Amino acid sequence: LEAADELGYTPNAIARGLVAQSTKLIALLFRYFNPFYAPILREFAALLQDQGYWPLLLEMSDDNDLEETLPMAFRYRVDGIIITSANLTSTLAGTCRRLGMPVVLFNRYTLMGGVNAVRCDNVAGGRMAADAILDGGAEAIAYLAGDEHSSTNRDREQGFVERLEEHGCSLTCRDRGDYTYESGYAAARRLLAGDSRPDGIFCACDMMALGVLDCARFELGIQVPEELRVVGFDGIQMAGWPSYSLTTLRQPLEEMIDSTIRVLLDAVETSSSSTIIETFPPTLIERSSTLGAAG
Amino acid sequence: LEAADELGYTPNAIARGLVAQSTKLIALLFRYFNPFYAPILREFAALLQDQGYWPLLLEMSDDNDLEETLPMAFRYRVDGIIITSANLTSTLAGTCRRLGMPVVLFNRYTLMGGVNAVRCDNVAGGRMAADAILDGGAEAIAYLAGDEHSSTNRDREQGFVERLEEHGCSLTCRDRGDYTYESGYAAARRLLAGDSRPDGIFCACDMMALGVLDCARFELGIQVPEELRVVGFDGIQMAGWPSYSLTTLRQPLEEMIDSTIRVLLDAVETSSSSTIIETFPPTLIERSSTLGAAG
DNA sequence: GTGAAAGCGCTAACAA
DNA sequence: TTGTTAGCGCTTTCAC
Repeated sequence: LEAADELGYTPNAIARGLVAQSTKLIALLFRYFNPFYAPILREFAALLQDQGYWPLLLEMSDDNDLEETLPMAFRYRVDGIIITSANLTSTLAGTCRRLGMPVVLFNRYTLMGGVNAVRCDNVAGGRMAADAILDGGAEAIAYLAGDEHSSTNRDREQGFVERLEEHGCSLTCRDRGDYTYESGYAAARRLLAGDSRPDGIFCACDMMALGVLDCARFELGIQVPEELRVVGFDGIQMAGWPSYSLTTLRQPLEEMIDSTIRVLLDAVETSSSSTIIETFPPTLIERSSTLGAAG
Repeated sequence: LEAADELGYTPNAIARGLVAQSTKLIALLFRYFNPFYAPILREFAALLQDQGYWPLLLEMSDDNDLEETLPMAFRYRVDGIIITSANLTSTLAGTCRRLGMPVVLFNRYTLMGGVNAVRCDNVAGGRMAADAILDGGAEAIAYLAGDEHSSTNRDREQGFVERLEEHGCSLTCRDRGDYTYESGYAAARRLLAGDSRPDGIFCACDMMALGVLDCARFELGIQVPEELRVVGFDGIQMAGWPSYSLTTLRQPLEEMIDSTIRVLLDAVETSSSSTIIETFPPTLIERSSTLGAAG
């Protein structure tokens, strides 16, 4: 028998999945593959594989797409679903619940029952950003928003504005991008060209902040941090590169990813019914985009 | 019957796969998720989905891992395999062939029978890099290598050295990195600290070139391009950002990705037996890391 | 203990 | 056209 196996036999995971009612497949739904999400995707894939699960990658071009994309996960009878950068509708959440399909949202949350989430405390992060930007000496302060519908963006802005107000400040202006470098660059041009030019900008993510820095320095000739303080969010690797040296709020991604996998596989393996929302604190990393003294 | 369907029925793709002997699953094997590969992954996922196939993501931490990882693709009876940034052993290639499992290598190639490949003409790219770096006025020239075992790295170096020699030049020094920013930064420190300091460096990829630029400018105070010309390879988005403005060889990724999908799905759907290797030309994009005049 | 049989949810081939 | 049946490759159960 051993010899027979060696002449080219491989167990069929599909047939096994059919009878075992467990495919060991986890759907990984992604909408952005930028320098923030790329390492996250890698880590999810690596950890799932370590635990004997395999990621079925589902790409969404836009948000509504989820309504079309998620059903494919159902068809393949995945054991669970991880969703990043997209918002679940209540219909979809209901379907998951009815199917007993565990779901974890990563980097966003909803209070709909049955939808687990792992996120960072964006309100606290927004507050820390306000402190950093005010400490840097800014007085006319702008917020550069991301997706208006996401809890992530909403919470960052809320914490930021809240804390500004505690210091007797408020937002001078506000613009919006789509989390890309290009959109940050373009927004900086709009924000910094107006009459009431801000001298501090808090960006909803690091990628947009990099675009703001490049536009300010190379196109508009604005000195950072003397004339403009910039704070990002996420703590991507590039924020630490000397060309940018961006002050940012680092999300504890490793812990968040570990936690996501743990919550998901717990739900898969024990089919427990409680809904878990885990929140991790961000860390302020001050660099020379707000600090005159440092590097 | 319609009504019955609406009360929660979803076709089971697993059962269908079992009987149809076709799962509509494509294995996507990845080793790096850096800013070069992230958009590639996204594009593969999007195109496969458009054609009714779904990517099963297999992550490899190192090269040898393929021997463990690929068999999982066999277990799930994927319809085909796309491999990026890893080298197939002849054993593995033989197994694929025996199983009638179509494989396409992306961004590398092998002459082993049955293994399709889509790549860019790295020898030609290396030659163009030599021209650009010599035109920029460099005389003492270094190559910063990537993975020594990959055809990609080998061909780039070969074309580069070949063309240097046609101009009566040769490599002054040579170092190696692992395609990351950090490894480029560290290699620049070694290369530029020695007595025979190069005044031109061709890097096997853009990410390493960005590290070289940051080290040269911020740690060593070297003027680019006056004292040092830098050329990268790949044409990642960041190479065009004004903080770097890196001369590079752009790979025509869209065409390469389209072609990969076409070659793979052709093989899947027609089970043709010919082996295809498609080669695309890179384009030189000259920016201020070699050109004194430009922006 | 070892061996045969039933069935997971589909599709394809065949009968009616 | 519509309905029934066999079987994909496995696991689990039940009989031996």
